[in-house]
Amino acid sequence: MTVHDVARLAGVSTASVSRVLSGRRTVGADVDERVRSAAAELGYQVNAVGRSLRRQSTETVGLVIADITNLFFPSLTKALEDAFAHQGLGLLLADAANDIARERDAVSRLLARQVDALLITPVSRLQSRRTIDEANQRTTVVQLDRRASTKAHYVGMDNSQAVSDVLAHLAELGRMSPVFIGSDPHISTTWERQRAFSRLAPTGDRVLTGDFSLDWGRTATIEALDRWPGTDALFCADDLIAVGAVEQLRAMGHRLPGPVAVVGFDDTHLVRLHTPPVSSVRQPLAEMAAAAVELAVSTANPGVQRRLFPGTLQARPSTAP
Amino acid sequence: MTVHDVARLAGVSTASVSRVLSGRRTVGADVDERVRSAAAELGYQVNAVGRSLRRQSTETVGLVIADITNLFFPSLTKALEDAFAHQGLGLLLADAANDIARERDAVSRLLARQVDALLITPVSRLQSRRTIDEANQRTTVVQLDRRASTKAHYVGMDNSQAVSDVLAHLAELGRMSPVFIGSDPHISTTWERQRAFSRLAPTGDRVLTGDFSLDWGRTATIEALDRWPGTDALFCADDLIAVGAVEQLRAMGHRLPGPVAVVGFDDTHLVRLHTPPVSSVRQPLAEMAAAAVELAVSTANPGVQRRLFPGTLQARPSTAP
DNA sequence: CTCTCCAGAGTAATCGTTTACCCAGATGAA
DNA sequence: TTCATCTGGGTAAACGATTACTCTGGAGAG
Repeated sequence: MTVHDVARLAGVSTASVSRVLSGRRTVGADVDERVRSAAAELGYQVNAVGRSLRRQSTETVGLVIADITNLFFPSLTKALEDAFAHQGLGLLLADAANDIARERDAVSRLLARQVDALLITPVSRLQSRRTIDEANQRTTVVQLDRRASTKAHYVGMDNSQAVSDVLAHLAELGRMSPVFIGSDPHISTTWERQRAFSRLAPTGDRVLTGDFSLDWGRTATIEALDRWPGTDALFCADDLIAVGAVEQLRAMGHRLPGPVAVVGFDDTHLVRLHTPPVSSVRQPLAEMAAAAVELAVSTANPGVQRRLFPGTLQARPSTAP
Repeated sequence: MTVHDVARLAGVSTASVSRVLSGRRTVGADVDERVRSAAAELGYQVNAVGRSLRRQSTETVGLVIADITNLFFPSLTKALEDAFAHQGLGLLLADAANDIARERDAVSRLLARQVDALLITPVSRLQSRRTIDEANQRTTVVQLDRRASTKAHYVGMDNSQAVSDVLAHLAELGRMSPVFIGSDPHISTTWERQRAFSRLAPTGDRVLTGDFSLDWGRTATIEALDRWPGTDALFCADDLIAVGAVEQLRAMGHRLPGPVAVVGFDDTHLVRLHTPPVSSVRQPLAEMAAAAVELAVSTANPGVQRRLFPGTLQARPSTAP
């Protein structure tokens, strides 16, 4: 079932069929009509592979997710799928499973498939750079949420502003001695949040870093309260850690809301549905996805773009007075 | 950068280049060596679009997810991505957003892209059938988790067995008066679980159906306890409802573990990390994904396959004595 | 009336790869 | 020695769509 079949049935040339069906050039009314009814009769649907080869464009973007089990990324993926499907662009998904080598591999496979753009949430702030820069020479690369290279576009949240907002919120409630519980500092978001905390918080030097898990949230909470007895807030680099912190506080007999507040990042289901609900900073995913689309499809080259969106603190009982 | 460039540099024909790089026919040792070093020198990577057109195979499968915001599906997606990437197959993702029309649209777009197989979690047990049957005439279709057509492959969990196991577990704890809180019966999994409950439970007629949300879990809990005072277990069609039920029970002053047990389905983060942790039936995602791969790539046609895997109850405090 | 221009349609080249087909030379059997 | 067979390699024809180029006939200007 090809353009030739349609052309034969309609009694026109394949060029006319292509013109009608792609709408890229006007044709006479009768030819238009004949082609359309022939295509409908045969149930013809254009073959995207043939089209891609000729047009040198696949209308597909690749998406490399650092770790799809991280609850935040499915939300991001959904926002992206939405935005790109809206433009008729397909999303080719790959998971790096937090591994530099798998990330490089995924990028390479997506490039071989001639994706029109590559979206990536880099695994490592430092070690993903080469992969990104190399890919960026072959196609448009947009870094999302996390960043590793200054040579490729970036769309993300203004972590500095978000941290500042959270600290202001805590200060308003009289909480002046927060501790930052970070996770892997190889991840750019965590790192940025931590740096902003160190710069802006009254107790900027009170920082613990570990890995990215519920258990670390628990362990770090014990350590924080032990090391800094006056602690009145646990500022967590993401929601999983925040939930771990809340669990640990409860296990230690604290009430929430109570003397020690907890706040997380990403506003995943985890904290919204937790008991008690946990405060968290929400990223404006839809806007970020829209920006990603814009950068991905832009043919003009106005240099490397860096688009930062404001995060908004969703205040919940875990930080109430 | 094409086979021609490599061929020129290596001083051989494009046929030889293709033979070496695709490994589909043996060539002499010297030619092999010359082609490989030329390809390496140029950094040549095969163009998948050209290859797909000629080979009539894209090495890509389409995945249509009923609703990617449903916490269960990202886990399934991850398992699939893993399994397919392992075979060198790409995953083209589409979200149906719980909408029949968008589902049809997504399927059509994926078929146009010549996916080698189509994986789908049908939105509706009844209304997705036509879409699936039509797609099944053009490529291999594998229904996952949910099913809508008997004419296409299906990979899922044995809901009947799972329900039976859960009821046995409850009975062991002396809980003989469960109520089933279902969600949308258009969803095949919910419907199967509900039917199995009706058939197997001592109180098989105690069934409530609503929509698929935390709030429905709350509302249904109130209704269940009101209508059937002796209720000692709430058997929920999925985790979100189960969490709603637990929340409502706590709000009504019940303790957990306590007189009324709660159990859900899918074993998402939601129930694992909840306080108290909620019992749930886990689907063997990795095995299901492996089966999906097998069906998707099988060229032999041994008729429509139906692969059911056992679910395993993860017993947690919400069903403890 | 002649010339220019334009719209509409067809012909065939093209995108990058694979592979059917062909040919030369070598090998082995009879 | 002769003929089938096999191996290694090249040539060119696909795959399906798009589009540069060409051609034709008619409209409008002078």
